[in-house]
Amino acid sequence: MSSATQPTLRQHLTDLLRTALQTVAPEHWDVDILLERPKQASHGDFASSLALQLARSLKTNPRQVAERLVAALPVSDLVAKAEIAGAGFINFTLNSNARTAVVATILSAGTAFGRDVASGQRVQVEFVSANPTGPLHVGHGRGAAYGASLSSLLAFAGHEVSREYYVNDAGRQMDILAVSTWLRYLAIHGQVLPFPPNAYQGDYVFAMAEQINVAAADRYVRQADAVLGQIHPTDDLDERLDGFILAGKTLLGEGWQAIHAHVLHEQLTDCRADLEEFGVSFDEWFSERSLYDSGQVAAVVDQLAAHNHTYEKDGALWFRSTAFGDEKDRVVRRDNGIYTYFASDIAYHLNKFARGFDKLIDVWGADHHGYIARVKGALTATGADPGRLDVTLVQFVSLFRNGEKAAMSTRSGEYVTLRQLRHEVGNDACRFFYMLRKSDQALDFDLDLAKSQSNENPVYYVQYAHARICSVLAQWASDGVSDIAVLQQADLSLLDHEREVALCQRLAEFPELIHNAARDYAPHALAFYLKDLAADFHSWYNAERVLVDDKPIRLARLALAVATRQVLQNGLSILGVSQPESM
RNA sequence: GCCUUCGUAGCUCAGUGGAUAGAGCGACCGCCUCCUAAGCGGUAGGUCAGCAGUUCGAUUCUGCUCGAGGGCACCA
Repeated sequence: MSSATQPTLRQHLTDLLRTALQTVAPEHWDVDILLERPKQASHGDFASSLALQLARSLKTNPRQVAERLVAALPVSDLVAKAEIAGAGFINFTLNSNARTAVVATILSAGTAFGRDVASGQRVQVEFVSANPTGPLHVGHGRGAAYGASLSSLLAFAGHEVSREYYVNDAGRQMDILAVSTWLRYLAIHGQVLPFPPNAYQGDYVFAMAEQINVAAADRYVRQADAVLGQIHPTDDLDERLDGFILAGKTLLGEGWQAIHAHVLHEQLTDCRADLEEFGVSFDEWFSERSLYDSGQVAAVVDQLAAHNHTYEKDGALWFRSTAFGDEKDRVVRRDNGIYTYFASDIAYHLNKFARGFDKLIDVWGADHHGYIARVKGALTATGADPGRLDVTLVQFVSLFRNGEKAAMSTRSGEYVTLRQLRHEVGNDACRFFYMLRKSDQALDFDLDLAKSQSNENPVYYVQYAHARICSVLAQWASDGVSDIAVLQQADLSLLDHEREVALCQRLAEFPELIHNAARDYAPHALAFYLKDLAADFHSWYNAERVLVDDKPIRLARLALAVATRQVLQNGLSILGVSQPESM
């Protein structure tokens, strides 16, 4: 089943021009023939600048070239007229049946309308991947909304998509969370130690300390003096924090592993629930630690060393990333023998390729942009194809409350969580709001506006169009007719009003919109399209009554309404936004 | 200093190698005895930051200048 009506229509016109071109200028038979949708209705349904492109090499003025091309165009029952305008544009106006045919196509294709044919390509999208050291904040929410919408968009565009969350369960940050929790736990038992300012301060840390207290009573209690005795005095905050971590490992032994495992499990569980409520789910939660446990990290570093891509300096092992376009070499194994995050990330990406994905898409925070060169460099060095990795950067979200930028610090615990945001403005508004900005543009999220004036959020505008159509259909059904299938027989030639034509054109754009948005990793384009579609619908709805007495017209308009509803559903589904039947 | 994102209406932002650059909000004027007014119609509002280049054509591509944000760890 081909639901992609418009590409074939576009192809049809391209073929017509190609045929004409072979008559007029056969030596240019292979020139690219581009068709665009004119902004102005008076310029027809499609326009070509082919004559302008050819004019110079033909040494003829563009209008004359256009005249010859038009004269050589084969007859088509889809084209009403081909006119020459402006400097030499050829404007095609379609027959009304060619314009409205999309309605029938949508009704028969249903939820498949707009889908591309299967590409056979396996794509993996890795996103969010936040350290499980605290609640997700609104920045993570943007990555989640973007990654989820992009994944759905790619799937709709015919790719086989796998969604993955990379769990950083092996690093120092997790140790810091564990020690933060332990210190709060010790305080419950009266062993009060100075809480490091660079440890995790959030309330959830107290909550986890209490959980451990309930489960383990005083099993992990150590005397404050004993803890302090393990720590060498230093003014360096990071060194002191590492001292606390080492003290915990030394004094607790197995108990440290238990606390570490508990806080990890708690945070991951919370994170997963948060995302599920947000309509964001993953096929795979991939553990960083598993790369160490299976020896993959050591193996990849050995592989780099074996090919002379590394060298020792200052006790550390460096990857020669400058040989692959990076601006400086990078450490893969520190002087203390511990691998860097970079080392495990190389292993991670090789692991992804080994799983058979044709294309990897990493959705990263914009602060990781300097990281791209070294990862691609490492992939090149290990024989992988860096061209199969696309990194999409999502810019920061700045929260504004009372007109002032809200402080955002994970460590200090002073930030608005994704969960708070969702509860304040609703999941639908959140998902849609995040899509109203290109991913690579900074997003200012005005909390007061989102909360107090959520009625002005465009998501309601789009959903309202859907609800209105449902309402019309419900009233039509109350006349004793409820079989939407009967609309397949509607005489669509009756859809000849200006706003009906405009709405049909908008609907017809959907397949190529999907195709282009998927190609560009740009789900925001879909959000803007849906706004435009809703606007075209509301405009038509206000101008023309659907449930008129004239039965043929009534059926034709119902068919158009149902087709519109279908495209709204297909589009909103991709964005993870619900489609209410009433509002 | 280097890398990167950006500069479009009063504000927030889309968009494009093409013909008269769009939307929402804000302002102003209108529209419900009629399928949901969470809607619609209209008016006003622009040197697409600036300069040069490529092009038949540049707001779009290239370079430079000015201005804004972000990044440049043996953190993740």
